[in-house]
Amino acid sequence: MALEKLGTEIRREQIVEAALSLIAAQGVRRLSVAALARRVGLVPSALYRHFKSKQEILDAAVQLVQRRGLDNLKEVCASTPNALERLKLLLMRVIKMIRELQAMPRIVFSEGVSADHPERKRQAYVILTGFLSAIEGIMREGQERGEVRTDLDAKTLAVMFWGMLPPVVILWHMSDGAFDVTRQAERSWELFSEAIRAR
Amino acid sequence: MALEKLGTEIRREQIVEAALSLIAAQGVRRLSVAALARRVGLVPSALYRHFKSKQEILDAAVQLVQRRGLDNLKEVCASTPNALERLKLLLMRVIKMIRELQAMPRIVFSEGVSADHPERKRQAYVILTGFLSAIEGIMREGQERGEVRTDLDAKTLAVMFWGMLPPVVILWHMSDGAFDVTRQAERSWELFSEAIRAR
DNA sequence: ACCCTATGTGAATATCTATTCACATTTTGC
DNA sequence: GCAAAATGTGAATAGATATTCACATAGGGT
Repeated sequence: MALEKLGTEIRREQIVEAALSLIAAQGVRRLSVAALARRVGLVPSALYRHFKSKQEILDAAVQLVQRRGLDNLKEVCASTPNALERLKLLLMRVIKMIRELQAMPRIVFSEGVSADHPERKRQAYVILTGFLSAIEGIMREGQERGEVRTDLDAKTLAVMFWGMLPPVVILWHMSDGAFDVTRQAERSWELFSEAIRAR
Repeated sequence: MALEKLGTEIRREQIVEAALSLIAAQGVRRLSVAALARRVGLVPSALYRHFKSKQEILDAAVQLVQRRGLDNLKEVCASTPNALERLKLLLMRVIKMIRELQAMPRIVFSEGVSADHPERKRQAYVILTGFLSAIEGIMREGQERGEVRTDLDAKTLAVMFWGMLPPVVILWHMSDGAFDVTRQAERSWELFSEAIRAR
C-alpha cells in the first residue's frame, strides 16, 4: 500500500529517477518493472497508470539523459567564445556528468535501449550525429577564429573529441570507479588540444 | 531431426560460430538458445549435450573473439620493430576485424556478457588492461627507440590509442555500416601519430 | 455531501526462455 | 556382434517478466 496517492506528474518523475538509479546500479538489461515498482514504493501494475509500457519508461529515461547533455552543450557555448575553451569545458562537464549520473554511460552503450529496434536505433543515431555536429560547429568556429588548425577536417576532429570519452567510461565502469577518469581526460585533452591548436 | 550426429568438438565450434553470427545480427541480448539451436540445425535441448549452459556458450564466444584479438597483436609485433608502424598496423587490423567479425563490437560493449556479474566483469577488466598494457609496451619501446615523444605518459597514450576505436565502432553500427570506419581510422591515426611522433 | 476521476492493489494471464528428463538412435570400442 | 557412450528429440517444467483486469480507495470538483 503506497503511503499516499500522487499525481501522475510526480509519479512519472519518480519512476524515471528510479529507472536511472537502477540502471546505474545494474544496467539496462536487468531493469525490471518489478524492481522499478519496488523502488518507487508501488506495485508493478501501478506503473501502467503513468506509462504505457516499460519501453516508454526507458524512452523517458533516455530523453532525460539527453536533455542534460544538451544543457551542458548550451551552457558551455554561452560561457566562452573560444573554441578550445568550450571543448575543454564540455569535456569536463561530461566527465562530471558521468560520475554523477552513473546511468548515462550504461544507457549510451546499451543495446537494450536502442540498437535492436530499427526506429529507436535511427533516432539514437540522429541524436548522436546531432551532438557531433555541434562539436563540429565548435571546431569550425575555432578554425575561422584562428584558434584551431585549418588543415584538419572538422568532422574527424569532432569524432576524435568524442573518442576521448568511451575508453574512460568503460575503464571507469570495469574498475568499479577506481580508474581516474578526470586525470585521463585532462591528459587526453592536453595532447589533443596541443595537436589541433593553430600554430 | 539433425542430418547426422556429430562429435562434440565439431558441434561446439558450430554452436560458437552460430552465436557470433547471431550476435552480429541481433546483439547479445536477443541471443536465445532456441535461435542458436535453429541456426545449427538441432533442437534447443541438444545444445546442453555440448555446453553446460547458455552462459558457457557466451563465454566461449568471448574467448574466441579475444584470441583473435591477441593473434592480431602478436602478428603486428612480429612484423615490424617500429612502434608507430606497429600501432598503425594494429589499428587497421582491428578495424578489419570489426568489419569481418561483426559480433565483436557487440560483445565488447554488451553488458549482457560481462558487466552484470562481478567475476566476469573482473575478468573482462583484466583482459582489457592486458591489451592496454601491450599497447603501452609498444609506446614505451617507441620512446626508447626515439620514435615516440618521451614527454608523454605511455599509459595515457595507450588509452587514447584505444579511444580511436569506440566512436568508429558505434557510428558504424548505428549507421548500419554506412559510416566510413576506414577513413575515420586513417585520419585519426594521422593526427594521433603526428602528435606523438618524436621531434 | 456526493459523484466522478485518478491512482493503487492483487490476482490472473500470456509469453518467453533456459533447462531437465526420459526415451531413441547412432557411433565407437572391444 | 554387442554393449556402452555419445548425441539428438520432444515433452515437460520452472522461473521470470510484462501486462491486463476487476475491484478498492483517495482526492478533487461541484
